[in-house]
Amino acid sequence: MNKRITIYDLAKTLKVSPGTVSRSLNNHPSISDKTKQRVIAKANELGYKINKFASNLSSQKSNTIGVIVPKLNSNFMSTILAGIEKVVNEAGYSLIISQSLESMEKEKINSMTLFNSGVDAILVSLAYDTTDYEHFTPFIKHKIPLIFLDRVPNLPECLTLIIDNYLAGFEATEHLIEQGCKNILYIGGNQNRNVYLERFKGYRAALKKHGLDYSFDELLETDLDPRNIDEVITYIKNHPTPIDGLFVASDSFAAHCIKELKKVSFKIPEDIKVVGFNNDPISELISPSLTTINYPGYEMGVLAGQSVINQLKGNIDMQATNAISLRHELIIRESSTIK
Amino acid sequence: MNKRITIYDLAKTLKVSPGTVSRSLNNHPSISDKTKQRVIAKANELGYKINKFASNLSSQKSNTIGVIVPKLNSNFMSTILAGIEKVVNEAGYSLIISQSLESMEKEKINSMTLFNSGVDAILVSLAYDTTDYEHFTPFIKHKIPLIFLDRVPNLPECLTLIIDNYLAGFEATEHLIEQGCKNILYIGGNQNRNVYLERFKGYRAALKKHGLDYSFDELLETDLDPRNIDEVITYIKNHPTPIDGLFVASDSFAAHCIKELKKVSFKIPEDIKVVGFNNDPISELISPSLTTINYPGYEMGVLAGQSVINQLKGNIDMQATNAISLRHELIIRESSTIK
DNA sequence: TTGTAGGCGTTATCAC
DNA sequence: GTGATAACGCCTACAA
Repeated sequence: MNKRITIYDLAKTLKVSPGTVSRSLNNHPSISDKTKQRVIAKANELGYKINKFASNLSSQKSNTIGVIVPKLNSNFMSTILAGIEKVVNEAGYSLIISQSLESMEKEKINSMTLFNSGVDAILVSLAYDTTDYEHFTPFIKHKIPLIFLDRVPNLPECLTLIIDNYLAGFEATEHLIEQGCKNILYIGGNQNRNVYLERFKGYRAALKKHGLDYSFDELLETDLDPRNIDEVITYIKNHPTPIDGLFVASDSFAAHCIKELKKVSFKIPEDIKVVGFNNDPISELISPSLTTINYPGYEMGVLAGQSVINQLKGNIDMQATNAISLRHELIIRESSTIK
Repeated sequence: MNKRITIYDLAKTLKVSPGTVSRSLNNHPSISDKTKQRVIAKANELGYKINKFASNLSSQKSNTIGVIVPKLNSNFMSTILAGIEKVVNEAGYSLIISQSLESMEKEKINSMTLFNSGVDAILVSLAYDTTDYEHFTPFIKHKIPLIFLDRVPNLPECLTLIIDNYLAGFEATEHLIEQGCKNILYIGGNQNRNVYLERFKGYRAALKKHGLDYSFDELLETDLDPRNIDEVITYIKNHPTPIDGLFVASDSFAAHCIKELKKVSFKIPEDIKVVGFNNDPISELISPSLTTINYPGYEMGVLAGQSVINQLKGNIDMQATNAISLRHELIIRESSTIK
């Protein structure tokens, strides 16, 4: 095909120096408007396209932001991604997205890859089993903005975006108590992850506040994989004190619970009241519709996008802020209330 | 902090030439094993990291694959993406993902951006309203592999991955007919998109085969946005001949239909039988559970990934193949059957 | 088997 | 306001 037009080609045909062409295209102030017009016109005419490879090398920037999420095929994560993409794209950045598949090993590899690709910043939501954070130090050392979302570590150097999982857990549980539940079971994921631990703590605090007996039996830690739903149902059926309330840290898993519980003749909400988490689209479509905590994923994505952009443009000194907490909201539906 | 180690630094400390270092690191055959070992050892010791910017410029490759999807926050799309990501990542490529937000204009901008970023290949699922395909010609001209998924255009030059939407539509409809439906309504999206048009054609063919009356009234074209569900319900309620079967081109929209129809006292499946499309997780969680067409999104992603990799490595001459069709499957559940 | 040197296309620092 | 010229770090003929 016709060879790619470079700055040199433009310079030659315009009888100016390559430097002038470069500056014109970048709208540098020291170039006269006349020359700029000439250059830009000719560039369009000949179909000039910047060579990012060269420009990246020269500027040591890629206009690219890396993202590592546990899984792409999760409603919550893809909603966050949609928010991020919208914002950073408008600011002229591209997104390199990778998934850790809930494995710390892959998370390590991914962060190395992204670091080596020269991303200008990186956004991370931790894998299920990530326990050390050494793989993020290169970014910190090189002052590459590093922002954590939702599943975050305890690192003082970097910004984290979360909701108040503790409070959300508290509110969800208190709601169940107010609906008359006495034996509430919390079903959550790996307690190493802030999101599940905090929700549990909130749950516990609510029980305590209302003077309900608390024993560790009321915590059921699972991987929240629907394929393992049977164990959960068995656990509930065989529980010594009949369970009458369920706080499940994921809507999708809660939906499966409800479905299976109905199969074994539990009435929801009469026998067991259920509260989920995330306000997944599923929550309003199942029967009974699911009471849940609305988690503003899209807004979190947008905020994450804005935060990186601000850091990259040096607009605001985000160092001041360490953690931003978004507002959540209890949405009461049929699964926890009797008309 | 400590400056980045380059090939020159290694060369200096090892007292060899930069060229030798470069070749050692790339495992070039002309270098002795001894030297290679030495170089690699020292590289690890000093923490050498390749500078992608320089290497990209030199090789004119980015090891990067671009993706444009209509929306990130869709279960189907994120499932496809998960499959793509897994495969291409294992092959050493990164994914630059962008969303067109169902707008041709943004799709154009995105493809320009990706082209300019120098992606080695591009995967596309078309926006809702894309009608011309000029924005993809740069890729074709420069022989950059271009693969379409799911929502594809009619371009002979490039590979497309689809399922047989016609046949799927036929089977879905025939199933409804076999269940005794006489007045089946098809609810789908923009007929400009192959997926909706083909499903419709299949639907029509099934009606014809079984000698059912067909009138254009039975096609309801909508944007499949749940916010506009009311119009659809009104349409169904006021239909001159009572509708007893619904073939909806999206599970999510079908789920909303069922929910709203139940609200206005339709019994599903007794009054109206429903078949959806995609086998979205939602389909088995709602009541009644939704009969649907299983659409192997993850497999499609994997296949797409493998196809690009093959084209990039020149393994197989994919030019021979123009369209690959994956196997779909009718999953019969409660929404279309009476026990 | 290894070294040398030019090129990849852009940007930035000096001069003028 | 514009022109030289030197990085940027890697790759790869070609030479030795």
